[in-house]
Amino acid sequence: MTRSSDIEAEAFGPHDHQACRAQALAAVEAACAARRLRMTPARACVLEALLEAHRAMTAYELLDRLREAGLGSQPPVAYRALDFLVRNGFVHRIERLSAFVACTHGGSEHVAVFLICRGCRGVAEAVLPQLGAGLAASAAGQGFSVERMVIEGEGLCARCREAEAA
Amino acid sequence: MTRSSDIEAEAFGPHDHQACRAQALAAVEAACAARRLRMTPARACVLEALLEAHRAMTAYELLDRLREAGLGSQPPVAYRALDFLVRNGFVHRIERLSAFVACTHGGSEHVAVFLICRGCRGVAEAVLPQLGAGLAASAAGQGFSVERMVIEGEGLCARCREAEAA
DNA sequence: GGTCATATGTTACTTTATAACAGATCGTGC
DNA sequence: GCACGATCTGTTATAAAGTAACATATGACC
Ligand SMILES: [Zn+2]
Ligand SMILES: [Zn+2]
Ligand SMILES: [Zn+2]
Ligand SMILES: [Zn+2]
Repeated sequence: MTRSSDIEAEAFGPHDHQACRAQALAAVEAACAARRLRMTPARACVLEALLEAHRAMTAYELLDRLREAGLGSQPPVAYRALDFLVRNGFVHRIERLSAFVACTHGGSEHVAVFLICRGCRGVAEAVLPQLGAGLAASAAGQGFSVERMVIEGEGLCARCREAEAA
Repeated sequence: MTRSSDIEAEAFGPHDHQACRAQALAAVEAACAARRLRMTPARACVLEALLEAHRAMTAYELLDRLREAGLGSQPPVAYRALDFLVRNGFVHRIERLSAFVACTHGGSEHVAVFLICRGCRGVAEAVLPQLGAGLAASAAGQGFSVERMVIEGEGLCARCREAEAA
């Protein structure tokens, strides 16, 4: 069990990925039912590819999956699916990579923090509420209202750091 | 005088921009002298354009400036100048905008926080050391070493929020 | 003035993203 | 059932952002 305020160690190590995927998918399906959202084949294909990969994927990597599945072959197909998934909080865009990663927090509203390994390209998502709140408060003090927050740390995970040292 | 731990209100309001530019330029020149860096014409042109604009500019907007100044017309010219300026801490890349902004903190090592107004495209830079330190510490607890940090808040500055409400 | 590192000029290309518009499908009310 | 507006899909074409590669030039140093 992961405490939601901690960075998720599993992202950079072995874990029950089958369960992790199933749980995330169930959460998204529940959210779609509750909010009358349409999880169409193309959208599901993109989400499943991201859940399975458990890493950041570019729009064009995802487009390849769509093409293989016979669900579209032109960029707008991938970008539209991603737009839906990001708008509804099921997927996050990693600005630093121009890439996308499935959310591990069930689609509820949250400020996410990402750790990006430049070695293995793995991405860990954390929810550190005090971090976002602190910045939003500083900004509000200057009359600035924050609508969206991007917090990304790039570096090396434990395994890749060992590999690089060797 | 701005306290360095505060978000800079001036970025979204009137200020002595002449002095602001001159001060930043002097700091960069001093840093170049101290560190034996070569501030070539193309690099200076890019930096001056960013200091004058006091907002984020894309590589291609900057390339237009270079072209007008007769200093180059192909993308690598702009990207190389930007690479130098970013590597040495004189300019920051705003990931959210795929754009660049002059640093307002004199080239010393720091974790910067940006507030990006989606109305006027202004960018305010803050240095909030405890924010970066907190995230780095959380990450280190998981064996992850952060080498670079991206912290960007997107929203509306006071002026643009009023304009939008109207 | 030779030489190594750094910087520039240029061509060609890749990757990322969007505009625009025609056609299909879905949910709803009658 | 079927008209209707809203949403989703398919496709063409193009814009915007970024890089690889290689030849040439310049600077710093001895
Ligand atoms: Zn999330
Ligand atoms: Zn790694
Ligand atoms: Zn700075
Ligand atoms: Zn504004």
